[in-house]
Amino acid sequence: MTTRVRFSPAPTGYLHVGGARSALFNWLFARKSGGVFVLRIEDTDADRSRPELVDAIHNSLEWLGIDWDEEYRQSDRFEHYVAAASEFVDRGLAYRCDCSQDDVKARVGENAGYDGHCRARDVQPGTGVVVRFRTPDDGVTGWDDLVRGRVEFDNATLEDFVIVRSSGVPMFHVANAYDDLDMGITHVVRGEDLVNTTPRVLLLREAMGAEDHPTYAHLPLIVNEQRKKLSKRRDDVAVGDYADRGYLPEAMRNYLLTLGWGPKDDVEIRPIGELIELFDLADINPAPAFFDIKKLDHFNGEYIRMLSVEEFVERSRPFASGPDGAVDPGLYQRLAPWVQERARRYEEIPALIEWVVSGPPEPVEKDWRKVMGKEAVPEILDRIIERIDTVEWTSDALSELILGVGEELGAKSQLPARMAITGRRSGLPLFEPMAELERDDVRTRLKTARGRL
RNA sequence: GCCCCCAUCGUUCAGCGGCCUAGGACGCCUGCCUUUCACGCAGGUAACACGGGUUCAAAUCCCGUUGGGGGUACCA
Repeated sequence: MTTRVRFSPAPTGYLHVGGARSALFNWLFARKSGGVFVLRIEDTDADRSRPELVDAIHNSLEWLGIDWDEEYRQSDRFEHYVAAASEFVDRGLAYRCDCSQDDVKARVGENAGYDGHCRARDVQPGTGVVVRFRTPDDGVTGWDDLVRGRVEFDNATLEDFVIVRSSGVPMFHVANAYDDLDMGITHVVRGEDLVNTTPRVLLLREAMGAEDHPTYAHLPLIVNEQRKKLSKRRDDVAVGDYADRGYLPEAMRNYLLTLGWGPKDDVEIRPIGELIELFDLADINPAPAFFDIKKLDHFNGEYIRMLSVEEFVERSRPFASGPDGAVDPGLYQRLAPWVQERARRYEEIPALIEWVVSGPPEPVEKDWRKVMGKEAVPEILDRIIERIDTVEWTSDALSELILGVGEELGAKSQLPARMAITGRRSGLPLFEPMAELERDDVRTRLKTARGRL
């Protein structure tokens, strides 16, 4: 039997790292097992769903290199869910209820669920009327979860939940159960925040006549530093934002995979093909995992350095701009090897190349004092300025000049020169990029620095 | 409150009864390389939450405690 899995985002926001991770694990499993990966947009809640976000989800998935074999939209399939729900009513598996939420609260209190008040009241269709599923009073509903083992709920703790809103629109459980059955989904891989809805879906599915159910695998949640579920509100987690900041999709994908799972041989950073090969849902760690941006940065740096210089130039070019716009392609190409070794994210590139492509940056005050306060500095700068007009304009000659001055004076001359010319005490190599600057420009920078001492 | 889940270095993954004086990675610290930084290289730091069992033997199995999280909607 070919495996069929699905990723079912609700288009109520941008794709975030938690969703991306779910999509990724599903995709990996499908690709590994030669199965089918279905993208199913769960947009039954018209009030909250925004159609334009579907495109954003597509884009983020594509960016991550996650492709899908089939796509559905639940809003196109309403009639099936409606039919399923009304059949439940006809068969006595569900019933109409006209209790308001306040009515229910008044009867059962703050902390209890619905009390089954309308089970036998034969409520007729009308405004404010919902349909509730009649849950069993005893017995248990459970499943063998691939990552958690046996999970069971006493049916007595399951209230008669709403399956059709008073607007007539079925709830997601119904759509979910119907579609998983109709689409022949064999494995459901999703976040742990959905475990509690699983017994409902199982019950619904059974009522629809299914004799079996998909294999479930509930992924551990990704949490923030407070150990809380990543949320779109508090946490900066939209996949698109990571793309904008210059993370590589392959790094993000690889990193996401090490959250809750890891290759047995401890080699974390490796080609996606190998990862697909090694991956197994049953090996997923059930404990929540912290999204560690520092480690992601490390992965990203590794992936950046893995690129050929040509690829790096090509892919990072959109980030390689100064205030004056795009950087000269030839110049960027020449600077690229040094940039590539230093950037952990593409967004760091402008700061790295600023002194070469858009004039002298304002010196960092603290670094300036530390470097330029040394006794030999005025003399170092004077001697460099003295010879700058006659030196051959090559990196070798410039290096010889500056280091030579240092030797004459028995002092370190590279750092003061760097500070004068780049405004920073660290960054790209000094001499090669310096040779890219105009002689007049360099002279001016040196004199400005000298005057500033 | 009720239901469900989780528990190994600061973080993350490994460990599925003996190979563990617990391993890899990130971070952090040291040194080497280098007249910057980074890269690279060599070291170091640091954990089985607690208490009971079971067993010849437990990080690994069971129970409890504690701690954390998720759910508890006419959202998904």
